[in-house]
Amino acid sequence: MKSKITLKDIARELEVSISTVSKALKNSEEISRDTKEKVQAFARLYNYKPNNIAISLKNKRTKNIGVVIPDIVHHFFTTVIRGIEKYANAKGYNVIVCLSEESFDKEVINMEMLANGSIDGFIMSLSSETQAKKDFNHLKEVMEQGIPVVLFDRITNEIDCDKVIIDDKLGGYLATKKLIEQGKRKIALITTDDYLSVSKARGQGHRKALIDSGLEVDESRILKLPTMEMDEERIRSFFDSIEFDAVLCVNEIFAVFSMRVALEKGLKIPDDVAVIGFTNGLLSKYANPSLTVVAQHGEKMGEISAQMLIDKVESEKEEETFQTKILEPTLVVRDSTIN
Amino acid sequence: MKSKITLKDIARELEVSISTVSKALKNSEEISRDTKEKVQAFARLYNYKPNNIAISLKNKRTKNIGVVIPDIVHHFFTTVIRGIEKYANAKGYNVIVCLSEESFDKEVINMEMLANGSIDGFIMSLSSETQAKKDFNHLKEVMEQGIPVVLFDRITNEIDCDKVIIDDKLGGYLATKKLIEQGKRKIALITTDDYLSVSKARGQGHRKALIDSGLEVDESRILKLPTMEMDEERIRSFFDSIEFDAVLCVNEIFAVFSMRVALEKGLKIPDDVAVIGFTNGLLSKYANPSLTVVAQHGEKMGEISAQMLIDKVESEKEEETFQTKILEPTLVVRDSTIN
DNA sequence: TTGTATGCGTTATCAC
DNA sequence: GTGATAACGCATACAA
Repeated sequence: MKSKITLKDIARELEVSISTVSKALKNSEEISRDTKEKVQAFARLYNYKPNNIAISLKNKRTKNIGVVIPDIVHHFFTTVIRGIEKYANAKGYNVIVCLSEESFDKEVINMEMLANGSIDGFIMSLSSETQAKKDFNHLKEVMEQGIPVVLFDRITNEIDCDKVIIDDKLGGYLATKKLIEQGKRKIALITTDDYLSVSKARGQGHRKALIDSGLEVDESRILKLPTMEMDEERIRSFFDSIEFDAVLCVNEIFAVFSMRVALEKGLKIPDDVAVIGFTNGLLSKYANPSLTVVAQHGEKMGEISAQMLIDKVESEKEEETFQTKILEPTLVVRDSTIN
Repeated sequence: MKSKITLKDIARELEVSISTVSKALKNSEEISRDTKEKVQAFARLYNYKPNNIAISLKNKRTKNIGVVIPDIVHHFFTTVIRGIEKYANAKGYNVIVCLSEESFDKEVINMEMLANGSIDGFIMSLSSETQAKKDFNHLKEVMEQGIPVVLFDRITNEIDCDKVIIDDKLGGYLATKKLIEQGKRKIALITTDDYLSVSKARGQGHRKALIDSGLEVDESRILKLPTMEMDEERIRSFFDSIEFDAVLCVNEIFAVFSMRVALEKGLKIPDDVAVIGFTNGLLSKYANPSLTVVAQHGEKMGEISAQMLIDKVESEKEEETFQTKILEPTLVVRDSTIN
């Protein structure tokens, strides 16, 4: 086992000083061609690579980005990670992924773990517990230490930082409008409690579309689940309790499951019931029938988040100007609505 | 902005030496109660936390694990990450995720990036390009440097290291047996070229089940796609070209899509055509009809991988004994096969 | 052109 | 009980 070679090793072997080696490897003008060639050849031969940790300590830059998300199994977050990874990697950064699993405590622990020098900045989406609790001290502390934070998707207005979201209200609006245009009048909404920022906004868009079209908002057609967790029982009994000719859901799982319930009831999709979900994932694409969704452009969101963060990290100036990027949601029309 | 406080800061403030502070915070016996209390109180007040990077440099231990996988959108890898994260986090490790995106070059670059001190060990699944090329020098080099590696799922026999896989051959066998037991005789197989270790093994299991049951292996009923990428065209035309009453697919996407094609042909599932896939993901669960699959237990696989890696990392002794853990696949029976 | 000294933040050894 | 010093690996200002 040949352990990693260091500057010191090279210096010893070649009987020069460490700094000479360091400079030679950087092709410094100060060093003679002879020495440079000798050192570089030796370094190449032994495959010298500088130790990242030492460089981090010196530069106070780790070239690591901490990504804290509630969940990795939901397709949306997966695509965001991919976007972050793509951009970050191209810029020479690594991505450390931590899962809060919707738990406030885990979110706090993860952030503390990373904030002690392991990363240059955070990209995160709040856990549902955090949004419910409205306790953002862990974010404030991190920011006070000068660590930049970019929030995406599940954000809060109580923290001043860069943010990337899609216009969820518009998403809810577009989807509902689409259903109305197709002649649907009894549109059900399956969402979560309002503390989740995205659900709230989507619900508002839904409501606005109804009102704009002169339809009444029937609260009994709205099912608010406590979390994004699937609850087959409640969704089933919800559908048993109402009349509906369309369903809008805040994620694709609820939507696909709604289609199953509808099919089981002998209803035809999209003629008897049209269904729209959020998140343009595999599920939507390969469901039978395929699902019309509001695409959230997760990968794009990840790229933008990474870009904003890295810009902040690498900008010398300590300008405290934060921006919120709002992406446009897109309706991806498939077979669960009428074409 | 109050930047992070260091030992030096505390020492200066309290007018003691850095080493005294360090020892006091570790509750060393050498230090007087008075000093300890003073120092600890001060540290608590200013929320002192040791700098991870400095500790890493000192200990030559980063408490980071590098995870290199081909893809993050496939549900299987997602669950593995979750398993790794879970175990690693509990042990105080962070997880750095790098995506090779099935590219050999990216895999190499990512590993080199991490191998220079950023991580204590690797958990990885080979990219398809790497499996096709059979070039594993990047793995060898890393291991020669004394960095432990755990391979999971997509492995190779050419590298001696810890491995975690499921018995893919058994998985293919079980699935095929199941179909045969249900009276299916014209079983199609949608897989990839043999260079992908898992596909090859699954195909072998499939073949063995056919032979064991006295059925002939009809090569025309086997479609080998170049990669795990979806190719709707080829799958469609494949189904146009053969007679079949069942389909086994090496992933859930192929399987769900096969169901769609069958449905479009007016075939009934599972009576006219039974379908089984690999990977017990959301897609399988929420597809209509729901899909019978061979579960790969990704989360378990992740946990075991992390455990094996961390054991290696933390074991002082340099024993070069490697083990391969083989998990049992499980058939999860749903509506795409006859109950 | 090369080398010395210093520092990044921490810990450990040894001296006082 | 406390503190000075060296070391982890590297970079750089400053000497020589």
